[in-house]
Amino acid sequence: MKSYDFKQIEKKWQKIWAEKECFKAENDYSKPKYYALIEFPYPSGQGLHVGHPRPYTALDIVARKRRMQGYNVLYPMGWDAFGLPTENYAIKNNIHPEIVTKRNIEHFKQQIQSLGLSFDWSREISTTDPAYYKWTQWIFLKMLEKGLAYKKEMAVNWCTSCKCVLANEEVVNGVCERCGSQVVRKNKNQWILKITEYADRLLNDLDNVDYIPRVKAQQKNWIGKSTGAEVDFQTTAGDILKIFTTRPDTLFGATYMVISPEHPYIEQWKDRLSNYEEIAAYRTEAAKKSDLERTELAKEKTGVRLHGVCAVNPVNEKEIPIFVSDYVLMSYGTGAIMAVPAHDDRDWDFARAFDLPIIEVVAGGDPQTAAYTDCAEGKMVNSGFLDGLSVDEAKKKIIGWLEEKSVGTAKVNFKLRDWIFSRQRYWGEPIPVVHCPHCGIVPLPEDQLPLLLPEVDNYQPTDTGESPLSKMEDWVNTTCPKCGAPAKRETDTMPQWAGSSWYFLRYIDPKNDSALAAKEALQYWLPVDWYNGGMEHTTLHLLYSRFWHKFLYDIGVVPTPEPYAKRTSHGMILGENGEKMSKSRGNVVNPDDVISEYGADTLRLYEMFIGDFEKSAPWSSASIKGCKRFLDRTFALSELLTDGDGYSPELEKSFHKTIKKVSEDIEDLKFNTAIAAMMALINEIYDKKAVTKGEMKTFLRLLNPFAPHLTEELWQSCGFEGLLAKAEWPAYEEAKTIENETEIPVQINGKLRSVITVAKDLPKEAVLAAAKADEKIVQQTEGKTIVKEIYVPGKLVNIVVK
RNA sequence: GCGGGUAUGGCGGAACUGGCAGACGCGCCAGACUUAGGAUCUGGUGUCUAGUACGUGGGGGUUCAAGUCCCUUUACCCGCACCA
Repeated sequence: MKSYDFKQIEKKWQKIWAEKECFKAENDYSKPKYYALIEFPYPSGQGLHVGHPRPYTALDIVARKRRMQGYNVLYPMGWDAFGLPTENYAIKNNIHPEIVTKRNIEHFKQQIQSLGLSFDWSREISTTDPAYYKWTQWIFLKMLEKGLAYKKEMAVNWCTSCKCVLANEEVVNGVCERCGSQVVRKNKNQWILKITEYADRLLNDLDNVDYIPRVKAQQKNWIGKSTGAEVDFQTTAGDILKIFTTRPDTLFGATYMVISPEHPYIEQWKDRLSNYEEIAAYRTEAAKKSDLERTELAKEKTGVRLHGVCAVNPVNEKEIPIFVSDYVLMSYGTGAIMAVPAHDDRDWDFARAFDLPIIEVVAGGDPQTAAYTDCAEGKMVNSGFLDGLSVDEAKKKIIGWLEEKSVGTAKVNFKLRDWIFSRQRYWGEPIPVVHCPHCGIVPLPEDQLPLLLPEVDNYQPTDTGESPLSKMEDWVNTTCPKCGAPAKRETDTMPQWAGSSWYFLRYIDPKNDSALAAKEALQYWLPVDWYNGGMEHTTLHLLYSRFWHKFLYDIGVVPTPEPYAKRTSHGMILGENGEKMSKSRGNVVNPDDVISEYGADTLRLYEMFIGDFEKSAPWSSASIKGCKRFLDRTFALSELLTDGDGYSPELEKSFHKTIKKVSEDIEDLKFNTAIAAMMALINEIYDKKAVTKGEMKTFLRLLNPFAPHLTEELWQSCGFEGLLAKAEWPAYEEAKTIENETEIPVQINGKLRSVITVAKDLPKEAVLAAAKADEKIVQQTEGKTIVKEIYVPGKLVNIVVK
């Protein structure tokens, strides 16, 4: 069999589809819509990688199928083009990042277009386009207006050698990714977005969306809701020490307290603390520890007792000591805890290290040997008025008591932190505010948006950790929009996550310059019906964009509380050696090479056939040949073509079954088995050595979303009407997928012994009779007693003998 | 430590609410056509000691029947990590 001329065919159809604007989403709001979305790529200098086409092809298949099913489909593409690698490349090679970006986008676009994906290119966007980032800035100003954006002193990563601020991603194992020298924390004023204000809704609304379970689980985990209580402990210093606990029931077991090294009371109590020097030294030591060291040392509990101040347990008026220890974090809860060593592992470790009393308050464990933390079954002991209650009952009662005495209250805490939103970098959206000596932070008026990134000569971050923009005096020095006095612009820029937090809205109406998108267009297209992307974005991009969307919903800009109705995630494509593809491992496969050797259709098909879509799978340059062979066999089908519009009697059932299988599998992300079914069908056709025109029509339509170029070419060469891309998705009849006669396996004692063929609806008695009459079964049951006969309708017969 | 996941032929992987384990593809073997084959076609291909055998990481259990359910255990992958 000859190989078909994929080079010529693919180029030809890509041109025709583009000319006829086949995949342009219509602005016809009367039609049923379908919005399919993949994560827009960061156009890196390396170009496309075989990992990219996997999700793109998957949703391309969905999009193409939906069009054939009569939907008005929006399947857009764009560029998440701000970011560090481009900036670093620009610094190194002394080229403007804008030029680098433009070049990278061109390359990416050309590569993506060679895959024959049905993107609506008329809606292409780039986050670096001022017409786009105008609205990113606009959303930021709205957040500022609503009090969701604020500035705060925060610790940032500072490379001691490069003398610049690093993003978390640039800090690898505590050292600078570029120069390998030590990274320390440095306090800087940072822009923060109050995502925590949306924590509850981000969590609860997960119930209303169709996300794959692991995405939901990861988001839930990340948001980390804990229900408990805040309790006020009186101290001998007179100040109230507030703590958070999820186990207020164990209050009687609190034998000491711990505050974080950064807790403000250390300074406040300075004069009362007889060992202040020792405490301060501990605090300095803790601050010096890098994240890595803190993790490594997690097992060893260290700390210092505060001599001079004690706390008083509100339930029994007992005085208990206070310690400072770095196992308590200032960033969670109140930065202070009550320690119940009998029922908490960390407190237990600490109590052991410092020889502190351990009081059991929930019976059932052995707290002198190990903390008894799983106390769902236990009853309260040593707990005064709580004695004898279950843990749940005790929680309710103690909270009631605390509230009555005004020494505590029910409280919910989240692990989720506010979002540090500023970067001291050039290649990002300028934050559109002005610092005025009289008016403070003043937002730019809307009519001054977009605030353009100025041209600079040098993108190198400064010695002081200020953004490169701070050196642009002409740009920095401005006047206050409010009072007209001389003022300075904000020089920090937004993080890469900003532009990608709302890009799916812009696709809906990408050229609008009076709003981020028109109301009626948003009303029609939202929510995104199916969004596929990488698991690595679950707790960043996906959560951030849900947050922004909810904010926009609250201010009446978008009509839905959630942006994405359905979220799925693809597995990675690994190198041939089973390792992650990377330049340094030398196992990267370039899609361009695959396309020139086998064609885009084969690449698409192989990436879908490679394995379970949700799991990672190693690339195999041998296996891809099977997909090419299948397409060659499809091409050669035209040689077997016979007249006749319907299905031949021998193949009718197979066709109905395959249509059903492919239709359902696409919806379930089971592209690999959909392809297997089509391969099985073509094998049947080859066995029969003939295919009718009707059969051909169905086969080409089924395969079209997977291999659009070849099928379109065959559609034309067979003389079928119109464009295949606009044909109707084939239908099947359920009744015709069911065989009239089925093969029923017959087991003896659970082992397969024979197979009988019976009519579909044959009653149980008759099937059993037929099974027992079977020659092999007769042979093997001879002389034995039949104890039991089982018939699972349509499935199998099992005869139990002794 | 917590959360999520995975383990099936030589390889990638199939198997719906328990019901013929290994679909489909790669590779391999044999044959055909060929000057030739790294092309194509046809047939075969879980394992072995070849049986009434064995077989889905290991061990136990439930069941007429277990890759699938229960208990237990091992290895690996991903995310988070002193979150009170």
